[in-house]
Amino acid sequence: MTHSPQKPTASELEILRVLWTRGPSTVRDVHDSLSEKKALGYTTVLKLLQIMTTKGTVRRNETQRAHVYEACLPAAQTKRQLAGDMLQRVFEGSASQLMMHALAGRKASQEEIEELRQMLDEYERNRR
Amino acid sequence: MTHSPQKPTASELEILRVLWTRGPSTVRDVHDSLSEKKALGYTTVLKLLQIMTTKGTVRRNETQRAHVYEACLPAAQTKRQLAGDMLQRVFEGSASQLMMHALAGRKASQEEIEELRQMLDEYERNRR
DNA sequence: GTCAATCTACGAAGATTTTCGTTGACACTA
DNA sequence: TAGTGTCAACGAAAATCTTCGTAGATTGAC
Repeated sequence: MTHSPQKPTASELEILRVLWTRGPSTVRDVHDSLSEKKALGYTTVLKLLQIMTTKGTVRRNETQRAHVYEACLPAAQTKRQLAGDMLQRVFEGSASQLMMHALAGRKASQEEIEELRQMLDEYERNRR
Repeated sequence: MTHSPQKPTASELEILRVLWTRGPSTVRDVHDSLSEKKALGYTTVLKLLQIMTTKGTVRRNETQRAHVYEACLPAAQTKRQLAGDMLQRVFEGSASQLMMHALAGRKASQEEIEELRQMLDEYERNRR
């Protein structure tokens, strides 16, 4: 049995988010994206991507001088893993508990609540 | 402004969960609880609790020889922080996205879905 | 009072994460 | 072709996390 993919660290997640939104990117691309939010050395991003490559989190195309990286797993799968992990570790598997605490101390809009209801309807419909 | 409490690590969370369910406990208590699930040295738990004390995550009563530890924050507050953190870091603040991925690849019972709906109703009622 | 059990404190090793400087290769340009 | 800029590779430092052994104090039993 092939072991399940390991949970990305905080920094790795930031990089994955860039790759998910931008698609295949060079180190330069990722670095520029992340730099908009906070200072970060170029080689820091490079090193992270190299480590993620050895971990199998990302893969890269080396045909160009500037290697092009992309996430191995689709965003949805990793997000599901992260949400599921927290569900178990913090909320003992109770989705309503997770939901309740996620919404607490936060002003969810009417639209968002309606969206959540539709999401539940949809889930229920596809469940059977 | 007093800085917000920092996020507990994975191990710290396991200990917090014991304290939340058992209430104020000695190192021995916590160690016995955790040992049911996995092997772990007594001094490992002791050290963790000492570190958490310096971090301000827990406080302890030293009047007895076996110090009695308890969480500084109520479970709900820490859980809210963890859920909110993930909401931002992974789902860009979208609760419905979080919900969707938490439920994906998982057979939520009819009861759980109903519970979620009630939770939304309640949230909406208290929101105004 | 002595012995065994139990407790805290301390230090430290090992693993992991995060960060970046340096080096040498490569490529574009004047 | 000499110079300038960009790239990957590598090593390594610093921070954090996880684990536990050892030492010394305290307590209870005999």
